[in-house]
Amino acid sequence: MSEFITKEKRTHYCGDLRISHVGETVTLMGWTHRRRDHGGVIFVDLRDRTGIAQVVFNPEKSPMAHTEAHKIRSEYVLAVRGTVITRLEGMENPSLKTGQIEVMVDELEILNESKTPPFMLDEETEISETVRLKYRYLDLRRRHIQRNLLLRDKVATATRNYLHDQGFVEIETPFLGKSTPEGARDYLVPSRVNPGMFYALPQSPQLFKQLLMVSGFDRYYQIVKCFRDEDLRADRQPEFTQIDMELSFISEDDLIDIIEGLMARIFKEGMGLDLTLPFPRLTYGEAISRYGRDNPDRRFGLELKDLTDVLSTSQLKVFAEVASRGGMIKAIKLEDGKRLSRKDLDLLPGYVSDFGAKGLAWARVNEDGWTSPIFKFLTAEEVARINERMDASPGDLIFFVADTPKVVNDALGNLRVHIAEKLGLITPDTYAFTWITEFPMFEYSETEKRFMATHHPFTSPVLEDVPLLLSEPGKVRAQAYDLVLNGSEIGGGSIRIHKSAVQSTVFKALALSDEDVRAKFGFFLDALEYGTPPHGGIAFGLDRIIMIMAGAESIRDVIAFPKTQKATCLLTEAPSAASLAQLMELSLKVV
RNA sequence: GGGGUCGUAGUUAAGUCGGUUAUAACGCCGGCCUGUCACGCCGGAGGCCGUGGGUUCGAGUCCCAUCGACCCCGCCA
Repeated sequence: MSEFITKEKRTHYCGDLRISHVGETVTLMGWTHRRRDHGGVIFVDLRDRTGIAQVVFNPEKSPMAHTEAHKIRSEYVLAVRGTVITRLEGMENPSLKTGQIEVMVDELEILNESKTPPFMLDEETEISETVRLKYRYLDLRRRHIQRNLLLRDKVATATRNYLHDQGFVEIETPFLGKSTPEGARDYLVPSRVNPGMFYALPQSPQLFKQLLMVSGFDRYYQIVKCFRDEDLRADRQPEFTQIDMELSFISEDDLIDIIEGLMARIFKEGMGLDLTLPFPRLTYGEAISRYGRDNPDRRFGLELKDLTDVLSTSQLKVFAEVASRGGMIKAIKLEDGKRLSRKDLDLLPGYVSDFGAKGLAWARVNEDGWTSPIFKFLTAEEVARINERMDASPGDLIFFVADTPKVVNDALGNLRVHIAEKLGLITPDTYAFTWITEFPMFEYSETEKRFMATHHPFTSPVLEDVPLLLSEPGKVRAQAYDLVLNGSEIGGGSIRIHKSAVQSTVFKALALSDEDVRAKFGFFLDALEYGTPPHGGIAFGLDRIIMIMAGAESIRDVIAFPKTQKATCLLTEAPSAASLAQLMELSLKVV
């Protein structure tokens, strides 16, 4: 064991030293960020998770330490004792928090050596993600990613403190559970003691938290891992963390109040930011109509306008035909369209085709008409009405998509974000929260040929819509709400069904057979019959919240040990093959 | 399942129309240097051009396959 550590303790973190410490004897421990050997004096930038302090080895002040310091290389682990001194005049480093001072070392111990790291642990060079993930423990030494994880800790702590203040009880729910239908693909875990049987890892603790309401815990929360075996994206990992909660005897508005308080607390303690409350609300219908998506980015305009009524009788066949087949024509307007280069403009049809749009019409508005491939097919009156509805001025650029409502909204909803990003229309460091309410209870699935729950099958319908459950399920609104931040869904929840009769009706609307329902959640229906209080809840994607707060481009930058797009871990090389003995024990066959 | 971008020293990149010895910067190693802070100066080492096959007199470069990383569509109640 190191003599130094048994003899004396670390007294300060590197990044905490300030001019007020001058004159004090301090003991620091950390990693060698950089070494600058001037032949005589040697400088070392000593780094720990709080930052960097310059420590100085002077041959005249401490020959022993100076000699030892010659051995120091990148990432060596050091313990130093010395005196905090003011830097010589003109030698301050304003880019360091500790740049006013330095530590004149009188004793050094090299606690450990290090191989030369495979990449520089500075901020200057971008390292490929393959290399970063393989040496994740080194990547995690780098400042920006360490900052992200420290922010994550602050947010998690703020969440726990706030929720405890609000009377919430933290309760753990099982990871080894039962496969749930109507959702994402489950990760399965074979049961050794029950050959041929499988647990499923939870996609969310949904049923357990509702059972906790039945049990009377009243306010539950958990910061908990959830698992979904689906393909990954920049903002999606197969295991992710939710801030999960459930409350009894509350209305939708009560819950929204509590969550707005939570967000305010998170942003205050995480970033020192004061949010403006309450957050604006949009119904699902408004969101789709104005932004084309249920997760609108409201940091900029470019809203969608419906032109179906204007163009349904147009001479332009594509538009008229789409309208006659029940489709729609919508448009967005970009002020001062010249900001978009010819080349960027040419790429846009390809972009919207990703979302199924067969074309993208455009029009440049002039003093007297349009410059546009479709201009000659339109009457003066149609052009005038479009200009008016789009509130268009000369120089503006209008984009039109005509197709089924889904394609039109997808294409334009994504195009508006694409253009805004391209042109830098989004003010950085702004946080636009919006509640989306009144989601439809069901969506018709073409692949399954039946209605599916939009949120999940335990969501309560809006009470006045209950009579429509079986007759017109497509018209039923749910008491469900999402919280959207800067175009990302960061959380979603609902008031739940607490009456077993309503729950049975919803299962009927979903065309689930009694046997199916019984087998899958008979236990839950039973529980509903033992005095279930009215309740509701919500769950937040912690990773996504941190991602937005940190300005990270990928969810992987806010998770300590993330998976690649193929759901592998480059560090541990998981997943890996199991031995024959393991498989046999689990009664699994080798393919 | 589909579309796209990428893969060259430890790292980040360049590499022209297919041409002879594959460049640079940083890092690394050695030497010099007492005030630097991405220290500086001098010298040096370091390559399965992702892998396999093909075309060619000749392939880092062209073609095919394959592996891997990333972005997107589908998917993700």
